[in-house]
Amino acid sequence: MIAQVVFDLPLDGPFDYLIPEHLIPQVVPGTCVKVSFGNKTKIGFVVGILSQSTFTKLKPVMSLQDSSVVFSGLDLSFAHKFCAYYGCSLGEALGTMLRNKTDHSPCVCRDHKPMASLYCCRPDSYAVKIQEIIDGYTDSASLAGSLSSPRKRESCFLILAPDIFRSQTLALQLKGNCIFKIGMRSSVFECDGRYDCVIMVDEEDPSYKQESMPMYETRHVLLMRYEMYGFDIAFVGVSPSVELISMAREKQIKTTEKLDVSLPPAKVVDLSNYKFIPGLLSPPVRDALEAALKAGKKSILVLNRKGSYRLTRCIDCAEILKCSHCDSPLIYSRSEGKYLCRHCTYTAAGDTVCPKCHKPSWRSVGIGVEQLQAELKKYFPQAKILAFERTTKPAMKSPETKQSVFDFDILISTKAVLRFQGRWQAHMAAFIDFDAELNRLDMRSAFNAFSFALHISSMALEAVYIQTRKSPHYVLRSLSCGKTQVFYDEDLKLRRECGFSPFKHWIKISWRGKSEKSTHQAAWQVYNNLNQTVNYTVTPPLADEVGRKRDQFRFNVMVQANHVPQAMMFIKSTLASIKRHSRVIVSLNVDP
DNA sequence: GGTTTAACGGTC
DNA sequence: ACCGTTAAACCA
Repeated sequence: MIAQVVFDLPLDGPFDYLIPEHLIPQVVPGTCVKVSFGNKTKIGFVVGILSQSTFTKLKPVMSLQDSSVVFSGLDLSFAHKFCAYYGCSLGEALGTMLRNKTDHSPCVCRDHKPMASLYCCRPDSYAVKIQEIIDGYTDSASLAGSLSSPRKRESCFLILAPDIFRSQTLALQLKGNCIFKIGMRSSVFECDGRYDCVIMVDEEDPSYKQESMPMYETRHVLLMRYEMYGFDIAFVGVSPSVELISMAREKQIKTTEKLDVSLPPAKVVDLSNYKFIPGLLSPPVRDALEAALKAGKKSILVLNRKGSYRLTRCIDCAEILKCSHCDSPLIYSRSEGKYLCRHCTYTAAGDTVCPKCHKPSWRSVGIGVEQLQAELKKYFPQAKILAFERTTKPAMKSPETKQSVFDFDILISTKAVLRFQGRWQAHMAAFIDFDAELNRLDMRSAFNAFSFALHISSMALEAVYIQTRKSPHYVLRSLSCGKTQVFYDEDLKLRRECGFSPFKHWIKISWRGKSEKSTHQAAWQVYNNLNQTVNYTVTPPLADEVGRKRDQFRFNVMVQANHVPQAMMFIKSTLASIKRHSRVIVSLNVDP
């Protein structure tokens, strides 16, 4: 008998191995085996059994790694579906699943059809909503138990949170009177029949996307597994992704209440009305700050420039201070007294001289935290102002300590303040430069800005102010009237026109390597081959937004796909048909 | 001529 | 991905 084995490597396989007589009953699909591969012994996954092989000179299976079957039939068919969609090997799919597998428990038979539902509420009431969902299960279980079987199994829940901070908040707020576990992105591979319901918090959060191969999207993986394994899903969030809203509108998932969350309309401040007023604070925001201060309340000012960073340029020769490993300007960190790179660990001393004219005559430009701080000091000399930076220790372990950390009247912060969602609230919040959020190139920037505003808005008891010069933009129109469907309608319309998900998909193929020439060449060669068929729309290789990152050059090609697995197969066969360039790494990203 | 360095191709 | 083979580049 022959075992078909795959490995957690970017190789498709499978590789055939001879099963020794005494192992034949134990080596079945779904087991892990120790085999010799090349000149190394590796753990492989058995994905099939054959009676014959086309290969001569087969190596034997050395031993069985685990006594039991590690992957069920469902697990194997999930792995097939997963690798076909995300363009990794079957072995990589199984490896990813195994890394996040906890104790194997038997699949529980369910007496109802699995159900996916969407709950929209404010982040400060997520814990309440989750508790409600959990209690709903325990009630129905105990009711069913009293009528039919006397010993009904206790219900199990998994809560998926986008980051460690949000998971800690929920862990503190949820009562432990039922079986639940809180996990992050990779816990999605634990979701199988053992859970009655998986509750995904803020599924739109970008940290749910894996940024290395396989680049999966947690929401999509969860939905794939839900269909296969048959557990329930509850999505809880304040700004559901456009994909999820579209599913809800198509009645593919159940919406338990109206999709519009009741947040007060945002106060959009059109800066073109205050052209001749210098500084970063518009009169309405200044007035609101003053009112909050008078009432002894706290305020948040959002300035999404990490810390006190700015672009720095030489006064004499206009040279921009850049990272020596990336195509990216260095930004000054006042707290660390030196220049830092956004993309790598490179730093330059605070007294670095200009490489062209050898003078330390740097001048920082652009809106910065220091400017804002100075302006606030001028208007409100008595106020306590705190700039929240990454280096500022959050120290939010217990709720009692928050008084000492939150000793301020006005907090200047980046997105990082969202960590405290559900734990802490301010009186008012204001976006100093909202247009910076809107000015990005990609399709998702409008949604991200919209979502950011809703999350910040939920942290402010009173109004949220948004300073902008783009008030006719649909994100601002939607926020100012407090109707989220205005945003979703327009964004869905644009996505339909541009062929973005959920209508069509784009697969990004990226090449990276230390040699610009060979990386560029590799991309062009594949592009030319892809472009020979008229069936697919393919964009020519383009240097990445940051052309060089950590000494590696990057080029991208985009392929439009009506059907992702089909397009992925086409891309993979094209890549395989071309002799690969050494020292160039290719990665595939579905709906980047 | 000997040694270092990068490209190539196979892994059952 | 990783490792052994092979071709090319380097140097005195």
